[in-house]
Amino acid sequence: MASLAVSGPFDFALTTGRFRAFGADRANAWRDNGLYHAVGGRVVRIEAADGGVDVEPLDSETDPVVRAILGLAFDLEAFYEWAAADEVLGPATRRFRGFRPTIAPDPFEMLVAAITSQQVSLQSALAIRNRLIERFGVDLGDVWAFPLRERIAQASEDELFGVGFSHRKAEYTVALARSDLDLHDLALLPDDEVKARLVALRGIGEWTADWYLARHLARPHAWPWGDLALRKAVSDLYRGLDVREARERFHPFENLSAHYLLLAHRTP
DNA sequence: TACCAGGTAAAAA
DNA sequence: TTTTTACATGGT
Repeated sequence: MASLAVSGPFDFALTTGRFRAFGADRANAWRDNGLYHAVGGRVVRIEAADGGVDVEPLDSETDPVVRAILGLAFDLEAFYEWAAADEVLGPATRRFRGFRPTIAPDPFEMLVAAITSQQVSLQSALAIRNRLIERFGVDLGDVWAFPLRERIAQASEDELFGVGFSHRKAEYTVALARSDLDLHDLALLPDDEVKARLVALRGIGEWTADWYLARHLARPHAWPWGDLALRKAVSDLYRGLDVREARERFHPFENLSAHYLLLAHRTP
């Protein structure tokens, strides 16, 4: 067990709360006050510790994954200073101090998870995704490894339909796995270019591309305005404000603002 | 039973 | 160009 120090505001329980609020899938298990995730065929456990987290095992392969999951790339101090005077974000950033948006460490897993979440409830998406993981992933004991892109590329659309995908989503997902798009190269491109390349794929619209920027690439200006939950959060918290018109209000912290608004809206 | 839920593409208007 | 429709599942 090794310690990973975290500088800046950090609240482990708040940050990992999404895995309890929405339910964790088989590839992101929450158990015994710790989070389990597969990294390169090994299981990593993350738990709270003084001044940061304890991680087992912690090495050059797991370190960047853990940092992503915990959202350590976000500059919360700058965000809090900017948000302090806002009627909604001011109180929210004080109430949820230390909350960091969790970043999905793997681009293929992020996109497939997003496709499963399109249009249906998160609960339905979770059930379908779990059957996908158990059908094509690898059971590592404490957690499952999410199916590799190569494995899904070999799967048939009928097999995905069999675990609950619609025919269209099955087609999208297999085609994505088989496409020649290098997802790791996307990280080098500016926001607009990433969106353009993703939206060019069938089954990936603006909503999915925006969440990819926000929850995988941790881009500060990502603003998933098409998101139903975000639309309701903005409208309810700002008395009818339209989510698209709200964008400039949250510049230059659109991504962190979206996450804090969603958290504030779903937390009584 | 019918409808909605952290969308998307294609058809129709 | 804008609006409508089909889509699979799980919860209410």
